[in-house]
Amino acid sequence: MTQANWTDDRVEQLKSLWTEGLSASQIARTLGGVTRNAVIGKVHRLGLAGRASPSRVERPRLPTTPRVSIRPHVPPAPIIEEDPVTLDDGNFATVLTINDRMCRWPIGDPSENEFHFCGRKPKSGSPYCEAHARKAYQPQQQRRDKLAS
DNA sequence: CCCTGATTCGC
DNA sequence: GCGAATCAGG
Repeated sequence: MTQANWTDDRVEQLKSLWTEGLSASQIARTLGGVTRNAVIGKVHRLGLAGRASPSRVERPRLPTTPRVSIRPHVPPAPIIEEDPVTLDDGNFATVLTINDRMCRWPIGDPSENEFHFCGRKPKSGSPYCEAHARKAYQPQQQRRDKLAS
């Protein structure tokens, strides 16, 4: 039986959880029987509000950002080489087996029959997996030729 | 596309 | 008072 009434007990839980920093959806799941919209609505009605993601229209800017900060080290971009995954049938993802759930990063020479694809799980909205999406975004690695200082 | 809170408004 | 729908942002 799902009780969706805001009993005093549930309201107390709501206040507690909200103050502890849980998100509305988290609280909704915890309490059960209510949606996150219900939680948010109740929170506002209770007078609690504002905490968590600042989706406020107003952006309280700091007067002057002291940009004199000392940065320890800029972590170098990790080079990640991803090997193609082997499918369940023991083969690689080929042009025949490639589908929307596979990274389309080409591996090998397209003119050869060994040509296949990475086949990993692609990032949403991307034809490539996360690693290859990065590589695609930065076409080639930086060369250490003569670098204009 | 996933998430977040904010607001509106019919109930 | 309630919360789904919608909005606005990350």
